[in-house]
Amino acid sequence: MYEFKKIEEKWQKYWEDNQTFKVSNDTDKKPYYILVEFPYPSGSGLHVGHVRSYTAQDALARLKRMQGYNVLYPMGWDAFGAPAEQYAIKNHIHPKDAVQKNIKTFKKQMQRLGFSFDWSREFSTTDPNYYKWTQWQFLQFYKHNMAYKATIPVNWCPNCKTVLSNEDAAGGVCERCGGYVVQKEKSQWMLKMSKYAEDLLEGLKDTNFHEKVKLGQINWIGKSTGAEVEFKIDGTNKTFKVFTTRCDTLFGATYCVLSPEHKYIDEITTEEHKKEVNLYKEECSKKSELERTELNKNKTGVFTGAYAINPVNNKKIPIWISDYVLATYGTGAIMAVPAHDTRDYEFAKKFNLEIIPVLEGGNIEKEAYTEDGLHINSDFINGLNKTDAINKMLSWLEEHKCGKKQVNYKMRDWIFSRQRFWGEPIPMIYCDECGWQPVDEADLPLLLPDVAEYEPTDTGESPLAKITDWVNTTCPKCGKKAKRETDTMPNWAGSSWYFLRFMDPHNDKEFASMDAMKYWNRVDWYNGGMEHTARHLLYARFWVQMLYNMNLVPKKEMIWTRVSHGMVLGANNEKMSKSKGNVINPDDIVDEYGADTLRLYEMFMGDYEQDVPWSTDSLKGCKRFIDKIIRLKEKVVNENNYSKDLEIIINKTIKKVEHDILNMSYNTAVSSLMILANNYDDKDKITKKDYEVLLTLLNPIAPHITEQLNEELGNKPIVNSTWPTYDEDKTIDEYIEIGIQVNGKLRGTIIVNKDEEKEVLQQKALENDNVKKHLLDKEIVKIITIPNRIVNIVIK
RNA sequence: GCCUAAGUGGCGGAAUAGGUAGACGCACAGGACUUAAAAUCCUGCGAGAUUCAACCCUCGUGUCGGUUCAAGUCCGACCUUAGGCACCA
Repeated sequence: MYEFKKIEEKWQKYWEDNQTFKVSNDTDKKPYYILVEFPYPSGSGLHVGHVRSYTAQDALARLKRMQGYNVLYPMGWDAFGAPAEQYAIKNHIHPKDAVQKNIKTFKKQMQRLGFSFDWSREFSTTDPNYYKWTQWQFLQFYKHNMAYKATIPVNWCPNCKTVLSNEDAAGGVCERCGGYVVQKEKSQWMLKMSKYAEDLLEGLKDTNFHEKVKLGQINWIGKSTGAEVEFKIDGTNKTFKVFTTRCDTLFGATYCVLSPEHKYIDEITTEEHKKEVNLYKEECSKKSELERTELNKNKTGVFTGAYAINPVNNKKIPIWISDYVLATYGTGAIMAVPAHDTRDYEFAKKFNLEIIPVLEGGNIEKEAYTEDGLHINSDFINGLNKTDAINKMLSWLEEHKCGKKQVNYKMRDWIFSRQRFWGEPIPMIYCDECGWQPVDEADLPLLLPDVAEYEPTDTGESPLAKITDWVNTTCPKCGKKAKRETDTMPNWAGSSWYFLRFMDPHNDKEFASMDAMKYWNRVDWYNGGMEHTARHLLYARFWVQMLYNMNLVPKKEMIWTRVSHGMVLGANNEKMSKSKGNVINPDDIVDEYGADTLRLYEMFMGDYEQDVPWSTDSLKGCKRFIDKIIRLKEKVVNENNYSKDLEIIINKTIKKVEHDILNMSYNTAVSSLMILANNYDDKDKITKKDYEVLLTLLNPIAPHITEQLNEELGNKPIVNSTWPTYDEDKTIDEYIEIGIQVNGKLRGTIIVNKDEEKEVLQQKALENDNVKKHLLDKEIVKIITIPNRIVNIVIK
């Protein structure tokens, strides 16, 4: 009788007692670093979605180990952040304690699933020994001029009482609570991410990310090449710049628009327009980003009374203000070409502004309009195509010193301050005399105070501001009284470099030694959710590139392959959630069916990269398969060679399982093992070696039961053995069934020797009774014969 | 609107390089074993026409075209769904 509970516990204990998965940095073995995104240890425990990706990478890790690699497969906790803080506030406990409890649950759940993590390297981002180095790295960024404080309008969530990054407030909605975000002026720590835009783009060449992942990064960076054009303001000696990707349409620019926040507005607005302009500016400042974008079909704006001079034809064109021009992109000002830009067109129509087409085919209104016509109404670029016109215009602008080629990026600097308690304190001190001063590195970690009060304030200050004992300190430079920065770092900080720490997690001299990082080289295989492939990956790459430029890491790109998994949905095909009542708890499944069954099912359930609904029926099918594996043991006879008639299928299966696990086709790896087991089942007896190879191939996915059965054969543990090899010549059947088509339609099949001569194939095809029927009274035009594949007879 | 991914039986999904569509599993139906149940084993299982039955035949991978001896796979146009971005000049 096989009691999976006892068996699974036994082997989990064996791995723990023997420290089977503990890896050393000090070995000649080739390194292989497999990383899964470390989870946020929420109160609801491990999700079956976690089980899917952890099992997949576990299978890869176990396979690679058997192939002789020194495999680093670590696990840790990304435990700072709002949910833990809010949970703690609600339940009147310290977030530290809540986190500790959740980590314990998560870890236990993971261990029950038999993941081969090296637990000796475990850490949490909330450990002072870890965040000491997050703070230390921030100080390096500060010292290298990559961190600065700026007063900027920020996204403020009145509900969560915190600043949100542009990313966290996408669409004007708070990512955490879903409420509307408003704009608020605040002094914030920033990281100069925009400076790295080009490097982050370039660096993608040194990665093996999936194309779609690279695209996500490229879109986020948002590079666009165009020109900066300088416009004189009529009657003054002032100028302002606009950014455009279509400087070739300059002859069609009939007005300019400044964003409501543009610094020149007050100076250029004429007396009679002042009132109107000020009113409009005020209106805009009250609008949240959401309102501004929501109303994007209905353009608003006011005239300043001022005029700009179009440099190419010296025409006076009016300067307007409108919030459809964003202050944060380009120069915060545009030239408007209403004939060829939808937004400018809408605006011009509404306010009766001039529209001059400068491209053949009329203006944007016309149905057959294309934006790539030849130039008209454009003096020296008439008749040119887009590319030529842009180039000619660029040299004209440079010659006349009123413009130049310019590259712009959507990506902005990273707002690095959060007004929360539960994050890494930013290690900076403000002194009235010396300004901002970094905390002495020797004083790190700068610990979070152990207090009971950490609720957010209404003023927008961090809860830390209320803890005067902590805030009041002395200036590291002059020694006078000073105050600590009370903002903390965003959740993204700790996860931007955790993969480096896993390479050398107990180092108390450095965040990780150069030797350790050189040995492991990089993350070979990084698995995570699609939702993190844009931002987290970008932040992590930025962080690493900054460290690289300070000679603190050996490579500019420390992550090689990035893959992502699909979600496990509820049985009703919807996202699992408590409110929908479709949540599956992995613990319940492990209790009832065992960890091996759950692991096997999650690998078999579907395409790894696609979302898949949960099905308890299918899970039961996987249990049956494991029972079949156990039953097969009764057929084993003590022989140390493959059964002659199983040799081909065994070689085939070794090849396929290996290939599939290395290529994320876990579902077909499982199905090929099922086919092998069915082949065994058809026989009265199988050899010990037949059985061993099946157990070994299944071991990465179902490690407990396979170890148990293998032990009962009297063998040493699979985990210490080597991955079976296959003989390529023996992966092809001796006899092959091939199809015979007549005019592309299947009319029969024949069984032939592998690599049979074309002539023989044709002859046999023509002898087939059903084929003959179709050939009756017909003329054969030609016969296409592809050995080992198909014969197609073309008739008239 | 833009970008990305995906549309194949009742369901999850297979199908190197264009070469027998539906592997493997689930569900379902019939049967064997059993006093019975569970477990297990055997058979069938895309749709349709025809037949005592089988073979055979027709249609079939979101839609419409195209390329090819041959298309789930390649090309063109479109439709639907999911996810992401969105006044980015």
